[in-house]
Amino acid sequence: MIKAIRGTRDLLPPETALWNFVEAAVRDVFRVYNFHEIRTPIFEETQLFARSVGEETDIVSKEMYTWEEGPDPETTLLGAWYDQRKSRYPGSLQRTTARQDLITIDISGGADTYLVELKLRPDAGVVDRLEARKRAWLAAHPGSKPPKLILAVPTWEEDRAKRIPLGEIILDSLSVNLAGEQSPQSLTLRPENTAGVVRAYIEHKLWDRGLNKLYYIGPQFRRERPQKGRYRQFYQIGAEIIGPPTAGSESPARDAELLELLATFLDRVGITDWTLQLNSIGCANDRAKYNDALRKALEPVVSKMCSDCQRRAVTNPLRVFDCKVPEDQPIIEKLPRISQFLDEPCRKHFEEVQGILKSVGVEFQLNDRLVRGLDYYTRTAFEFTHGALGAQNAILGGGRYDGLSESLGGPSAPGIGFAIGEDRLVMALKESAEAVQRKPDVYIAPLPGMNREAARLARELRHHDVITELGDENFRLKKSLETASKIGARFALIVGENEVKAGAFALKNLESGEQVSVPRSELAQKISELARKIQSGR
RNA sequence: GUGGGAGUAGCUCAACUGGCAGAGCACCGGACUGUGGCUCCGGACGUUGUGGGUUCGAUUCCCAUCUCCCACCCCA
Repeated sequence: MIKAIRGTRDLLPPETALWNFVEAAVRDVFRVYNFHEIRTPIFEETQLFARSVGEETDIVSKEMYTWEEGPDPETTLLGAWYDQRKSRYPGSLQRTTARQDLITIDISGGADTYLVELKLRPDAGVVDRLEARKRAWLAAHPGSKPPKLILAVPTWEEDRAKRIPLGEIILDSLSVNLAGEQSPQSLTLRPENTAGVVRAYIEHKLWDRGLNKLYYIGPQFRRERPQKGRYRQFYQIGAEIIGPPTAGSESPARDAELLELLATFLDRVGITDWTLQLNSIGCANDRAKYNDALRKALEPVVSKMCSDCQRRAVTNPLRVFDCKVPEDQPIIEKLPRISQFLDEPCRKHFEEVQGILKSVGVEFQLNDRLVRGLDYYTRTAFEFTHGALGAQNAILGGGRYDGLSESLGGPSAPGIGFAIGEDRLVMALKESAEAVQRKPDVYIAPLPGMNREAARLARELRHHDVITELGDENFRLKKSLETASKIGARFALIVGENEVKAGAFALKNLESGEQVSVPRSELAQKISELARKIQSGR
């Protein structure tokens, strides 16, 4: 049996209703904060993540889905064919256009030769490929006349391939990438979305619009061992505020606005016992100084710490603060803190963020042990945590990334963003709230010969926004009613000859058992009215 | 990547120290030919995750492998 691969899963009803609820709620919140949706590709050049997230991070060094886009095999084969032919029959091929790695071969008038040449060399594989295509085509189009088989060859300066039909050559010239190796491109499924958004910001010169407030909802990919609330394909809801400094993108007001938005959103979806952990990790300069100080402070004590910390002290001293080993805590407590290393602008920025948060009434906890794993973060760093999620108690996190755009070759574009782990959010909601999936308003039970009439009725009802489920004339009425109550329909509508003759249909309340006869013209209104009454009565 | 636990019917779980693979719920049919829920009767249901080994005989013991869960590493 073929199963969903490790770390991935199917989201099924009724749980999908909860996902939709979350997404609808967050879109609604984004709307009033004037954020707009951006959708970036699900895969990008590997370099994008290496440069933004950081080469040395675990994400990049061992958790990405990365593959190489090699040269087209047909191109390679044709290149080989060209070389062979050229050496065997000097002058038979002519270079008409040249770039470093591309040559256009003029084979006009030489079509037969081309084919003969191919047929003489089945080992080249080209003919095999053409024949295979021919067979596949014939299998898919039985009885049709033999097709013109087409070999697609990537060309330079043409967005699509030129075509060589087999057996009936109609092309004039063909470009072959003689190098055979348009340097294979390394691609990666996005492990997070900020890099993609910033790439798009640069690529489309979004600074021309001033301040950009963008949000996204979508899958991300990390190749880690699955765990509670951690999947290899996971979903994030995120947002970025990014723009030129002159547009105010660097202002602490933006940090506070984003955090306040998050508090609003969590309250809105019913997660009220959250805690906002707040810290400032300073600018690149501060961090460099702090890192040095930390290394120095660790040097004399590191030998007494756990093996993880010993490793961290070398690779990434900041992460020592994540240590959960009790024995290490007294040592960690005595380490210098980033707050002591913030320069004047950074400290002011951080104070102002806190000031605004207080004035809008968003509670937070300062946590100077909170550090972020990604290289691009600067200044404000935050996390919202929530109990009852096991070791993965952080439900969202984010921070400022003032230098990211430059490091990707863009203009100065300070920004701040967050990403919500949607899987975990939904998981947290599932524990408190039952997924609300709307039940059908009516189940139409057609008696023999009544499928057509029933279909007409269903169309009308649905047109009037009545959630309608349609049975089948081959079902016995008993079975229809059974099904109707099983799926939770409010009403059953019986469609039989008697009803059609009378022009009025039997409408049965499946809860009370009460049954009334409703004239056809009043059906839609009556059902939606009654259904609404039942719905609101709950 | 590391450590621990677990995989048996659609679901939740049984099956003693190795001896015919079971129950509840759900599903399907009937009692009841155009009236559901309740009741009663009947039915279908499995390569015991997969592959190998030990054994007369393996759900049970051994090895490998896959998947899930929990945690670590790490992280939005």
